[in-house]
This record gives sequence, structure tokens and C-alpha cells, in this order.
Amino acid sequence: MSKKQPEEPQQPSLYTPAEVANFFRVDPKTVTRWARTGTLNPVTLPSGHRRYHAAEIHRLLQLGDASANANAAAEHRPEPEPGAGPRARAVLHSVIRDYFGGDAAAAIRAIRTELN
Amino acid sequence: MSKKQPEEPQQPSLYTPAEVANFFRVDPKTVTRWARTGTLNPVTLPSGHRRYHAAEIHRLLQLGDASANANAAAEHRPEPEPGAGPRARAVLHSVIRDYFGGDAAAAIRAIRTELN
DNA sequence: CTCGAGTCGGGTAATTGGGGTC
DNA sequence: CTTGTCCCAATTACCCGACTCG
Repeated sequence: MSKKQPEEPQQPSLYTPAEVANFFRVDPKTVTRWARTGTLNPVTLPSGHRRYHAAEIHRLLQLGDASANANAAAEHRPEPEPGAGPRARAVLHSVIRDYFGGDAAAAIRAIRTELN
Repeated sequence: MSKKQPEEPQQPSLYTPAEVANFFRVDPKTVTRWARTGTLNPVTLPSGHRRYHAAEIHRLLQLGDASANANAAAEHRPEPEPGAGPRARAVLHSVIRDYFGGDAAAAIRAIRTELN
């Protein structure tokens, strides 16, 4: 955590029920119903509360986050982190190990799919 | 594989409370509560601060949608990526956003460096 | 040793989920 | 069939000051 972004929460990958409800102009209860009927496929917290994937929400809103990704990728960082730090690699490594069975190539493929 | 790790076969794979909170889109205080109620089994430092096992976090993160694959409306997506579900991509997206400043290319570069 | 950021610890409002009904 | 609303119990978020980490 060397860099800090005050008052500018980057685009989260997960949304709260209230945020999703605000996006669609519906009651949070309706969002919950969408999750229960399978329309949405959210992350479920240990408590049962839900967090909704931003990509899924954007897709339904026909907005698409590809523009945001393209913007971030095209725009030059004022502080390009060389090598992205050892912590970043460690985290990436553990994620690949737990989610892709250690298959780094599959992870790269997933990233590119997201970039589109 | 390539780097000098004489006494560490792999990274500690421990997350700080803030990191875990970012993964679940919750307040760091909530993560602390999970630890106190037994939902999480973190490493506790002598001072009382906690570090969370990456494997435990990842496992908890991918629970929840394993049951929503049969009934869910998935007729629009006849292109399932084996080994890389939507959850995996979401986590990957979070990692890129939080550790690589949203620079997906840098993340891919880091993975490839690891492969060499 | 100083300093910023992060993390404790609690206490209190706000949100959320589930059932049931209109 | 879907949505909005009311209830209650549980969970989470934001407030503070004090301590720890790097």
C-alpha cells in the first residue's frame, strides 16, 4: 500500500445491494429476489449477505466496464510501479494457485478475456 | 521457481484486514468481527493484530455460486471457460485493481516473469 | 525517535435477509 | 408473474480514541 487515492474509491469489483438497487431504480428487496431466482449470481458473505459482481451489473445495464479498463490501460500512470512490487506478485501467485490450479496461462487468458 | 527462495518454498500468503475487506467489499471492522466470531481463523500477532490466510479467504470467496450453475439462466453464455469461472475472474480483477493499479498488462508481465 | 497509515476496541445508526401479504 | 411494502432479527457501517506497524 504505497499509493493512496483519497476520496476517489476506484471502481469496485463488487457492489452492495443498495448500490445495485440504485442503479436499476428498484427496491433492494427486488435485487435480493433476482439473486434468489438466479437472475444474478452474487458473492455470498459468510453471514448470508450478498455482494454483486460489477461486471455482471454493468452487462445488464448495457454499460460495459470495458471502457473503464481501456481507459485505465491507455492512460499512462504518473507513477508506474516497476515490477509491481513483491507483495503484488505474492498475492497474484496465491490467487492463481487457488483459483486456476496453478495454471498461469489460464489466468492470463482470463485477464485478456476481461480486457476484451 | 525462478527467484531465489532459499528458505521459503512459497510466500506466507497472508492478508491484512484491509486486503480481506477489499476482497469482500466490506468494512475492515467486519473482517475483524468474522475473526472474533470464529468465521475466520487468522494468525494473531502478539500485539493482537491479525493476518488472514490467503487460502482460507479464497475458499470463502468462491463459496456461494457453486449451486447456482444448474438452474441459473445461463443460456446466454454457451462458452464456459474451464478452470476460470466468473468468480475467479472477479478476484483476478480485484487483484489487478488493488495491486497493479488497474494495469492488467503489468499483471500479465508479472505472471510471465514467474513462469520463466 | 518521529510520523503516517493501519488496526485494534467499543458503541450506535443504517442495511440486509427472510417470511408473509397486498 | 413481477414489484413494492411492512414486520423482525441479524449483520454491517460509521463514529470515537488509543495503540501498533513499517
